[in-house]
Amino acid sequence: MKESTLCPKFEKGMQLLGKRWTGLILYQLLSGPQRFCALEGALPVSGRLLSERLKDLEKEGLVHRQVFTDSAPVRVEYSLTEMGKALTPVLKGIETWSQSWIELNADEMANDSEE
Amino acid sequence: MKESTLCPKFEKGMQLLGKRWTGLILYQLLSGPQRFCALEGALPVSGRLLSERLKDLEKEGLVHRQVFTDSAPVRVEYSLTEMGKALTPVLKGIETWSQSWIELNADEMANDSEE
DNA sequence: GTAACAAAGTTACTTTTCGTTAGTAAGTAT
DNA sequence: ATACTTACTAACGAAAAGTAACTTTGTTAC
Repeated sequence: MKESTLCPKFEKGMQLLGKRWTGLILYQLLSGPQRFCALEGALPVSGRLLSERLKDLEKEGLVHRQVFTDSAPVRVEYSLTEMGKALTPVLKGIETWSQSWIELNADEMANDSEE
Repeated sequence: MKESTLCPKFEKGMQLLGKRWTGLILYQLLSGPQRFCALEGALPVSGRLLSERLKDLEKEGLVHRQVFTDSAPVRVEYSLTEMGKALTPVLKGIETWSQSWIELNADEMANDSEE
């Protein structure tokens, strides 16, 4: 792999956000702490990958994982840390940009209304 | 693949930016139109992937490709379209966020100074 | 008490995408 | 004619993603 002239921090940040599902997971967590199954239900990502991404995000300090042993089945809640919350304007920015510029083609429209 | 409750436009936007190298390529193009080899030199991405990504970005309308047949060896310049330029605040936002929050570990520091 | 169910994963396996190395086509320089 | 440049493309092994089945701990249903 080659070397780049980019700032390594920016490069690492991009590498994080530029991983499949990361952005959507963080966006989903913007609305508040959520359980594993809630995230799994809200996003078209498999449990395997969701688990992997959440582990990464926790390690990088964007997401906090809290286990509740008291309640009935062990409940696990994921929430954004300060670092994660600091991404809010970026995620909202992407949302706005998408609304303004993205167009869906026939396939995508179809995909969205069925199956 | 499951269905999501997300806005399909946002989902598609995220899918675009959440592809490896896309963000860095767009960021690199913020500084003005650039040739294939310039991008290849500036980013740690291989020609194969760069070509693939640029083709995607062109198809999605973020990037414009212009060929100059007049000059010596065929020159190809890539530049941001309006749609691409509209991402400026997002990309800058990620840059700022990275500067503030990302920490590099020993490996990454080492990787950056040699090889 | 045991069969069935749920949450939060993990394992095993297949398909896609990546990364690396070579090679191509058109043109230039020597 | 040979070597060199730009902008790619092809081929192939390696890494990541997708899918389905399984595990663990506890719960409720009968």
